[in-house]
Amino acid sequence: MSGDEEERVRRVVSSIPPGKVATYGQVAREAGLGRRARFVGRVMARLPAGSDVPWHRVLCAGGRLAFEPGTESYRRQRACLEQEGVGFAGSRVDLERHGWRATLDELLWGPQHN
DNA sequence: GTCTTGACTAAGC
DNA sequence: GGCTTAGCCAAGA
Repeated sequence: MSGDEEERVRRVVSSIPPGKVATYGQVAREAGLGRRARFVGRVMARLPAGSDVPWHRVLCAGGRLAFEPGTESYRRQRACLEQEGVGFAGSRVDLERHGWRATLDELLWGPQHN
């Protein structure tokens, strides 16, 4: 692979609007990586501390966080999401409400639907 | 080179 | 609804 792919991943993640979330698989597809979802996870894990990339908006399939509930990372990610208005259903994010639909978001739901 | 690891996913139970 | 299993693919040792 090339650093280009990594940059594309970061750009896709950065384009996720506040209050929305995307799964690793979705980000991978958007970035043109196919099913290399784990690669996305790897990019996230290696992000520098001061990065502008909103890694907390990236979730596992089904809206689960990639961390075990109760861990520091879990709480940090959940806190960031809740701060943006993302609601949790138990230990998962409600993808029906907050799942990122990319460009379809506006087309299907409309700006004022929310 | 091969082997292990991992911030994953889909399918099955 | 949740847990387990098998498959996936790139990075690091």
